[in-house]
Amino acid sequence: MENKNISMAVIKRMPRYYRYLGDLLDNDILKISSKDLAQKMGITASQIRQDFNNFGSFGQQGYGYDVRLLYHEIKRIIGIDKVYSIIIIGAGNIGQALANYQNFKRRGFNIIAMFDKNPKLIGELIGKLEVLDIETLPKFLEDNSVDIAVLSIPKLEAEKVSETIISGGVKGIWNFSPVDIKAPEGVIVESVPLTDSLMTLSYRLSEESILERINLHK
Amino acid sequence: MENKNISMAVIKRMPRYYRYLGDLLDNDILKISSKDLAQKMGITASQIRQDFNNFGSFGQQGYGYDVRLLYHEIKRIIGIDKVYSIIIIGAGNIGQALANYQNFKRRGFNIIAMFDKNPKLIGELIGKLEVLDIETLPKFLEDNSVDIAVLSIPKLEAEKVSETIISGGVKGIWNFSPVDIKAPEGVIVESVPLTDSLMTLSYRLSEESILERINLHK
DNA sequence: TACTTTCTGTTATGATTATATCATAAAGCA
DNA sequence: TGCTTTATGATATAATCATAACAGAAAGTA
Repeated sequence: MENKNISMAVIKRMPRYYRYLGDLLDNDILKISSKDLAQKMGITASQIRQDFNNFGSFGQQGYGYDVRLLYHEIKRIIGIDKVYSIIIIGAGNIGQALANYQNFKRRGFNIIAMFDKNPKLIGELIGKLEVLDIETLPKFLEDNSVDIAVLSIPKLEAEKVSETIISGGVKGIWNFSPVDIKAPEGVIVESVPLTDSLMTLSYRLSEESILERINLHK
Repeated sequence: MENKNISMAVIKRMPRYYRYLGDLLDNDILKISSKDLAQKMGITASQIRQDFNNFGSFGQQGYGYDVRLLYHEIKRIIGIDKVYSIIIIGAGNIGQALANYQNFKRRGFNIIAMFDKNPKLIGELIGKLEVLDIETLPKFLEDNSVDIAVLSIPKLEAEKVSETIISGGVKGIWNFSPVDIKAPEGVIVESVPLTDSLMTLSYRLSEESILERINLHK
């Protein structure tokens, strides 16, 4: 009942709120005003209040927000009060890194299997997970409920594998390949454009050095 | 002289254009209209023309864009026609994955050193790089020119290390830690919020399943 | 060469997103 | 208890961003 088309801009900010509220709790701070939180986060208080009010009224006039309450509300809103089952496709560098990353498990993201097509990797243990043959993926998807598939495979294979995943009924794809995954309605693709991000950094560095040169001329 | 405050929205789209133009070249397509490119990318032709025109006039009426020319212009705009020297701080999972990722080197991002504080890792070889003691980082920064530092260390250490980096004169930080790095003017921080991204996926999956339930009721 | 089509760069409009304002409710305090 | 302060949620305004419209230049064609 809290669903009146929330904009992506708002959604993308929620995890950051969640992180800051977690930090407040770690420091035993149990109330906070939008003004104070805004200052901490470097944004406007107005934006914070607007963002929260997309989902309900969690604060109280003259008091502010109960941090513990707000933290749990946001947790519920983001949907991380549930447990998700995840498979990792591609046991290369990034796949292995994600498999070993403990934070995900702590937050209810359970990696239940890993796949690769490389015979040298199949059968190997990454953390506590054995790498399975990607040929067995369709069967695996029939037998197991998978919420999210991580795509950490090269560009050229990503498109084909994504079709397998989608026809296997997986609704969420966390994509690390530098391609745009085509997915039907109902399937969510969230991409982590590593290369793009590095290029953005490159752009901003170049821009900065241009500005610097201009300043030197003055 | 192409610097009239380009919006971040535009900047973030440039690497994607670059990728698509590269694909066109790979397929020997040497001219393209904004209309055709728009269709390929799933955006409007208007946006494409506006985006490019922030940086100059690269097309020709009645013809379209010369792919090769545009590709190189965008390369120059993004700033990846240069070579960058990079150090990786934190030789854990993500740090190792990035060190082994060949694509970066190909694009002119040269990883020249890796640091960690873990005695078990110091001295180890990751790819062709020896992991150096993070205690030696300040000295290293004195002796070497470093354009970009990758921060792939735990949250709690990220803030302290970022100070070391900044006072060592590094102008670009590619941050993989789930903290907001405070940096003075002139230092660019580009973050890859992995956890946030996964949470966004979680939100969108939950939202989707709510919509599904509503549809079933009809 | 004349005419039509294509397609850019630019300007105008529309939509979305962020910020400021304000009425009002609770809290703090004398 | 009455008055002041704080701070929300809602509404109004401003800024940003995306799309549409259009004039005109080059390309294609008869």
